[in-house]
Amino acid sequence: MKHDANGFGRMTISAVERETGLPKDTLRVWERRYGFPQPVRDEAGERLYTLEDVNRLRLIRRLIDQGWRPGKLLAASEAELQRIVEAERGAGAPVRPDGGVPTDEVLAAIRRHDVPALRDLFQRSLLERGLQALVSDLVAPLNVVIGEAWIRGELGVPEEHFYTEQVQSFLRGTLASYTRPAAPPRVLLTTLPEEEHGLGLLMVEVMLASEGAQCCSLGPRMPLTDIRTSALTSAADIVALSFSAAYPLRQALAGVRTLRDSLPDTVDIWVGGAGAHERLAGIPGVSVIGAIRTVPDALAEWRAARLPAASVAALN
Amino acid sequence: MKHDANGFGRMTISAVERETGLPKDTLRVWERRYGFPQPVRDEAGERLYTLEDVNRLRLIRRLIDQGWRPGKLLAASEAELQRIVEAERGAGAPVRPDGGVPTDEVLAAIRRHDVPALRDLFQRSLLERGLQALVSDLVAPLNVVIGEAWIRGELGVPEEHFYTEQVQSFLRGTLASYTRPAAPPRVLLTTLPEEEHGLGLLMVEVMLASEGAQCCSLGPRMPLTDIRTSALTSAADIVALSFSAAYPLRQALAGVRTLRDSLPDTVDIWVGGAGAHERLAGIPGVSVIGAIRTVPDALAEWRAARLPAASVAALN
DNA sequence: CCCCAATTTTGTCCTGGACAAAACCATCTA
DNA sequence: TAGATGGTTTTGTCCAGGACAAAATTGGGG
Repeated sequence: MKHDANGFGRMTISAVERETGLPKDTLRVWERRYGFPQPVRDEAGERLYTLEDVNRLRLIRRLIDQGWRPGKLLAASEAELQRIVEAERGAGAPVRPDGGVPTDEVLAAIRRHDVPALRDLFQRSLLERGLQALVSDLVAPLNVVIGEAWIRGELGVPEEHFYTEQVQSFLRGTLASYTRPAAPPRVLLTTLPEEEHGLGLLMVEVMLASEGAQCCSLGPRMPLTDIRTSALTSAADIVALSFSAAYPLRQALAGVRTLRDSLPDTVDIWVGGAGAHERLAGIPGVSVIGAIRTVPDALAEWRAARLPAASVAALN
Repeated sequence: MKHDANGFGRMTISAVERETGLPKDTLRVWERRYGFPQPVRDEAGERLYTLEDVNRLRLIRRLIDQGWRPGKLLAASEAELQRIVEAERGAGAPVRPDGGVPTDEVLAAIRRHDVPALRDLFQRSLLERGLQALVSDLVAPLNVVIGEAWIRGELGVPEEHFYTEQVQSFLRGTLASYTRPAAPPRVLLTTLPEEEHGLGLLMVEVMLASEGAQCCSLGPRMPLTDIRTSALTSAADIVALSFSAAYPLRQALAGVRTLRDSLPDTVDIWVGGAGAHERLAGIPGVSVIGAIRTVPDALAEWRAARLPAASVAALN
């Protein structure tokens, strides 16, 4: 029941765990092995980290998620870390927001928390290209750009939250005013317990709902047992799971296998997101959605295979 | 880099931490002190908890949040725990959803994951009574009812998620289609880092936006330093924070005080939610919003005090 | 070039002691 | 009767440092 240094100066190990997502045990073992971070101690011998420590740890965590080895990063000097960041900048995925999206302007709007500017951008894109293109050609690439800007230190945590919040609001709002008569399949959307990013889920929901599928989202962080019972009670045809890049492949495989075994064969499992590795497709009855843009194709395929031809025709 | 027993049978201590929100250290010290939970060990001597352990831990956590002492609960037998649950049932807050809301039907709809039924309920309430009443007279009491049903074991985790998800979708959707020309004040909405419930935030946002205020929500879990910089860059007039009942008063006081000290006097701080204790009002420049229904009053008061009389009149 | 085994790296778990903050309780005062 | 005060118990978090299994990398063969 220690103090929790909610304040600005020095932070306890719990606070750092919250801020960075790095478990206490990991922070301690890094200090033991690599000498970083090296917090001072209070009168009681407890670690007190600085704000700089936290910022550097956040950066390191991002880079680890990108595939860098912890040993390298933790031994690196400030300058070496900068060099890695530069390298990362170039190596970024070749995907960019398509023509007409002034990336710099978007970043500037996010930086000054400009709600109307972002809403306008989305609204315009919606009118010009439609909902599905908004998601696959604007939001998806923007996510990548923003992740990269974060690594370069051009955006902070609150800016990222702000962006996420705005996108979610807009998509949910649009979804709400866009009810088509519901048709099969019934899709249950969620993520496994250690995956807390719900934006991908919402993007998929938008793509599916646009095609008239019946979506039921449980939000992120759902225990496996509960996914199973929910899928059964809601008579779902498909369970859709989202994985961010940081999700350990091993764990994804284990989780999806277990879930697969516990659901009847009539229920399909779809996995998507940056962390949805090809190998997941190796499990029978599991489909990997490579790019968000392909969701409608996957849906059409499901309908062709599972529905009588007549009702498929009626949907178009 | 241990396995994580994502599966159904036995769970590692990490998995239990995720599922229950109880830190590993606490789980171990409870075992040492009270003899519960008492997990078996695997070949490597590591704890393996059963599903029953987890369910009981979840219940205990809820009861602790309600004010019960851990020692009592952990020493209690299954029967005693049941008796406590019964007692809790009666002691529940006297607030109930107002006339016309068939609580049992709502619970049933949630239990069978019935999206259309819930949407209908909200839609009807919206048309009959308006957005603000929907939030304060339907959603707010429903939250209480559902929390109680959870304690009694009548609802599970996924049902609660499902409900939250539906409410958020509906509110966000309505909000999106309800843009009035923006007027002062500018309000920044968020929660402190250890508070992850964002529904209250959204409810406040709805109340404020209905009155034409300019809201900028950062979502939950925002570090204090970031709240400060965000408030300054977005030129906020008010920072609104939400606290759930489980939030330790001590920590709320410390956090709000620190924030207060770091913001200029021209920025008001509003705190609300079940965890917003009266004592927070003792801090100068901090207002406690007792019930969600009083948000419009607080807003009117702010406008009367801070805006020229003419522009206040123009808003009505 | 791909696949398998040896090796290194890395994160998580363990024990048991310590202690400060919070909650509780009994007492005293206005 | 209500509220402040101080002592006691309860409770959550921290620490050290050893251990080890899973993941990633490397180094051969086929």
